[in-house]
Order: sequence, then C-alpha cells, then structure tokens
Amino acid sequence: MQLPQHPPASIEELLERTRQLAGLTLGELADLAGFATPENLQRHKGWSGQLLELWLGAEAGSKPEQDFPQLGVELKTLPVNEQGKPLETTYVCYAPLVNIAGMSWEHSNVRNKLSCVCWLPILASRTIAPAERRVGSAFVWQPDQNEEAALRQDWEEIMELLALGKIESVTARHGEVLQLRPKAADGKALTDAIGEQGQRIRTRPRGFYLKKHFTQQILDKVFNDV
DNA sequence: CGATGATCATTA
DNA sequence: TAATGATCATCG
Repeated sequence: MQLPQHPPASIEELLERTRQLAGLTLGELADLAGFATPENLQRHKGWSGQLLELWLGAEAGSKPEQDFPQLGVELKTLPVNEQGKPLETTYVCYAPLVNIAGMSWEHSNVRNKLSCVCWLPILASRTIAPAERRVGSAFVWQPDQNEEAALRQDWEEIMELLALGKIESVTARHGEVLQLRPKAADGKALTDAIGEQGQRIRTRPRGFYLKKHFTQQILDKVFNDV
C-alpha cells in the first residue's frame, strides 16, 4: 500500500481509501508513510490527524477551507474509546471576534465546515500508545434538519453575545451542541474583540468545538441505527 | 497572528 | 471522572 499522489476525485474514492485503512494501526500507517511515531502525543497533538490526511490525499496547510475542496468534504479524525464513545470534543474552526455584525449562519464558517464531514473514528484511549491506536470505519455525514437547527441556534446565540461585547462572559457551557473555547498557542496570544462598551479589546483567541454528546449521537445513528 | 491538526491537564 | 480552559506543533 502506498500514499495517494492526488486527492480523491469523488466521495466514493475517498470512502474506498478509508476502507483500506480501516483496521490498521497508526504505527503501521506511519511506518508505511515514513512518518516517525511519537511515544505520546503531548508534543504531537495533531499527529494522527495529519497522518490520516496524508493517507487520504488531503491538502496539508492552514487554509480556512475544507480538506477536500473539490468534494466539499471536511475530514475529521475522532478519538473514541472501546465503547465507541468520543474521547474529545471536535474542533470546528476559528471564531471571528470582530466585524461580525452582518454575519449569518448561512455564510458562516461553521456551517461550511460541517455541511459535509468524513468522520474517521480512531480507537484512541489514552492507555493505548499512539502506534497501537487503530483506525475504524469512516463514514460521510451531513447534518439533518434537527442537527442543523441545533448548530444554528447555538451559533447564533454565541455570535450575538460576541457582537454585544460579552465575550468574556461566554464560557464552554454556552450552547447545547456547539461551544466556544480558547484556541491558541498559550495564554499570551491575544486578538481583537468587542468589549462591553463596544470598544476594541484584546482577548484570547477562540474556536468553535462540537460537544462530545453531539458527535456521539452522530456515531450512534450510523453504527447503532438509533 | 491566524489558521490548521488536535490533546493535555487542572479543576469542579 | 468529565469537562473546561490551556496548550503544543506547524505553516504562510
């Protein structure tokens, strides 16, 4: 098996690639790709995601776009435990904190990123070394009406608070399925935001994340026919 | 700095 | 023990 030389031309080709990876360990995939496998992920937090991007032919980089622009598909690896439950929240995208007055859900980066996602579960309990973590069965998901409505409601509520200058009072507890949390290299990273009096303030950058129970419901629907 | 890939680790 | 808030690596 070898690394793809080009992005998949269709969703079917993408899924075919994921089927060939299912059941293999990350260590095996790293060896085949000439990738070094870290002992732990403390200093390699993005390692598994980047390894799978490589194997599926996604473009590397930090562009605020989907991983497979020509397919309109976003790739998300999802760490799960032995019961198939998500171990972590899922990062969606950076949150805009200024110039957000005229933004709409329809044109939001969150909606764009989540309009079509290829979920790739990884059996990744912390007791399992990175090399032994195993790739599961991928599937392509698009939010149904209820899911989109829930995402939209959370997004609109959070964005309104940001627009009203209440960013410092928004915590990860806001939102049923989508939450806003810090997203930065460290506590010293600062960006512009709107303050209580409408003035410009400096604050820690934020990102949107999917709560675990939301991704768990997505998994339940496809694997347990719930 | 902003954005990607995320997981870590302290605390509630 | 789970979740929140913090952090790590890399790229342009």
